[in-house]
Amino acid sequence: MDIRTFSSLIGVSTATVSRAFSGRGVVGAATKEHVLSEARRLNFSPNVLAQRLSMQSSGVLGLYYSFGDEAIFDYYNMELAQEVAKAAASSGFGLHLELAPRRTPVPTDPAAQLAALAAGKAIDGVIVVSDGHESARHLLAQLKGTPAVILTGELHADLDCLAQVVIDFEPGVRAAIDHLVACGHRNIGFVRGLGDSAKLAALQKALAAHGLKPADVAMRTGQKTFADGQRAFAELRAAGVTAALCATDILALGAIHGASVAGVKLPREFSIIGIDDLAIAEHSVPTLSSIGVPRAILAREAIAALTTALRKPSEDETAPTVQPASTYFIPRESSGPLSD
Amino acid sequence: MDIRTFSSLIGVSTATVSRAFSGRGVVGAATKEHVLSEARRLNFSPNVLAQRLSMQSSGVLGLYYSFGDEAIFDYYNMELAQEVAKAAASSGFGLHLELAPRRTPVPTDPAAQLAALAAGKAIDGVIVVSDGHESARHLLAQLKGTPAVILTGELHADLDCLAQVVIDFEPGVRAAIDHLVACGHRNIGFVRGLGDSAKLAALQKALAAHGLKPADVAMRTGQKTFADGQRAFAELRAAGVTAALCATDILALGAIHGASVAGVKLPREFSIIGIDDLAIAEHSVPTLSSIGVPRAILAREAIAALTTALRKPSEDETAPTVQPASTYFIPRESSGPLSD
DNA sequence: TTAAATCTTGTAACCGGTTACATTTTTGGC
DNA sequence: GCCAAAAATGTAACCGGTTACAAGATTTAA
Repeated sequence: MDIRTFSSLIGVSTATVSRAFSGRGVVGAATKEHVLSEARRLNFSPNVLAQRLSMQSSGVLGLYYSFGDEAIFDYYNMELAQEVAKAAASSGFGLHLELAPRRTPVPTDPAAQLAALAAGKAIDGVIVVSDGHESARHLLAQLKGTPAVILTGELHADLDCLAQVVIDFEPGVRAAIDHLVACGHRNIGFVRGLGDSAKLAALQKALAAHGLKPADVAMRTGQKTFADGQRAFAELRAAGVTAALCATDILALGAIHGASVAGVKLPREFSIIGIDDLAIAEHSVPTLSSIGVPRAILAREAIAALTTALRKPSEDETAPTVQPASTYFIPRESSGPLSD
Repeated sequence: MDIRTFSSLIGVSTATVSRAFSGRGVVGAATKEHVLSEARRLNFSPNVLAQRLSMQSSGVLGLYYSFGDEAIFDYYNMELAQEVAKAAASSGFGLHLELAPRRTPVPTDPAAQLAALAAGKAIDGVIVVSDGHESARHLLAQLKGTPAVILTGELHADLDCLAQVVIDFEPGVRAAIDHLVACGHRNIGFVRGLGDSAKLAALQKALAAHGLKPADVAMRTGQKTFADGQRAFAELRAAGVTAALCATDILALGAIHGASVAGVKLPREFSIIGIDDLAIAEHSVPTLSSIGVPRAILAREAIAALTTALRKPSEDETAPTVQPASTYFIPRESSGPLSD
């Protein structure tokens, strides 16, 4: 049933019905109640598609993963996506995931697809999860005026967006290194993928505070797979390292696996610490010490920046804000003092 | 720029522009080329919101998780959601996740929220992932005429939907049990949550083929947490069981953890097999034997059923189809022969 | 009691596409 | 060269809301 039919059935104007439903504008209290109860009785509900056209707003935000090699939708990003979806929902927005290329009518990559939706006003804003790779810049260029917020571990320089919500690895890394050093470790390695320069920088700073340098064993691959972690463990171990910080929990779980295969006992002979604090970190054998990332906070701040801008599209030329979010260390079984 | 402005700028009618963009209807090849190149030059792109209103279709499908206690968005469901998103994208549909309750303007639960979107035509169809719980029925009742497909491990009786894509656990469970029996296990336990009756039935059938019965140790909780798995291991072990099938990989990982804590060697002293084949199954220590669920196939069939119905809304009263999807067994390190 | 101020409600012009149908242009057969 | 059939394009009525502004109803103040 359309609003004109409905409004004439119950003897009011379309404007009144619209006002009663939206809460915008003024309606008499009695009239409002009447409209809503009749709507329930006659089973009328406003057509969202028409509302969106009329209001020039879709109520939907896009979520996009910008990574070096390809869009990686791993556990970390899944958990993050979940938080973003929750935060969006509690601000009244839906979320549109752009993961895979579409093949209709012609194949288009996710970035182009998202840009098309933005150009067509199908999404009001975009949240870009980035690992610092330049592809985020390409997406933003295609996005033109659509408001965008970056959610990243690596600060992008001169990026044309509303805000960058940046994960600050220093507090967590600092605490982790303090812990390792307190446990007697002096030869600490780092397992990284390509592009984890913020994590590396945080590590170097934390080590320097103790007068140490990281063992120079870093993964060369851009991937951060389980197998890479396993391989890295072997290399670090061979190099005489006794504790490793891994750029992700998946790498760390791989390293744990490597230790298990090599018969190395954790943490008595070796300590492993991950970054991300995935749900599985507390479920591995041994449980994984990890640096936690406040995903819910990141998500809320990103959504807040976006929705604020959407509500008042004024102040076009404000400089993009940078919001750091602190990480924290969670000691579990995979790290501790040596005792051989 | 709107289509009227654009069409008059380039000297054709709005109908022609619309036809050139949509591919529907007929346009001269030269005209089409002209329209598209001018659109590029003048930076015109059709307003998706207007298209949706006009075509009475949002191009968006809803994804909803219906579970006993609450909407559980665990790794299994995340991996499934990912496949559904990909399948939807390759059919040209976007995906709307309804996970969390909204608080604007009044708090509404996900089912009601989804029903509201459906009533307002904001979503064309719904995919319901269910564990067999009745809440799926409640959602469908609210959904009225909106096409829905159920994706479940447990067949629902008399459910008013287009199709039920049902996971057939028998092949995978059968293979897993054959494997365990071949390895010499005779006392096989099952770790379940509430509602896993299809899995239990498959297990009983598979055991019966070998003249065995399952050890009567099943979890009583509805949760399927890691801790439950750990607890279940202790109980099964105490009961003299030597191999356990777990209703989910998370339970199985918990059981592995329990074994590790108890100093029980896998698989020499005990075998553990999960169900789901999560990405982490091959990353645990030891790696987890598991029964794989063909998520990509499930997702594609669900989307296919939905899009087919959306294309031809005829044949309203066809009986809901049931599409079974076979599971398969993946042996890894956590299961094998006893050797004590 | 009446004019002014305030509150409610209604009218109608948007939002920006799609598409049935009418009209014009091409094509082709004789 | 002429006419019918086919192809291309244009016209205008939709889709179903929102909201500025006008108009009517009610309350307040004098």
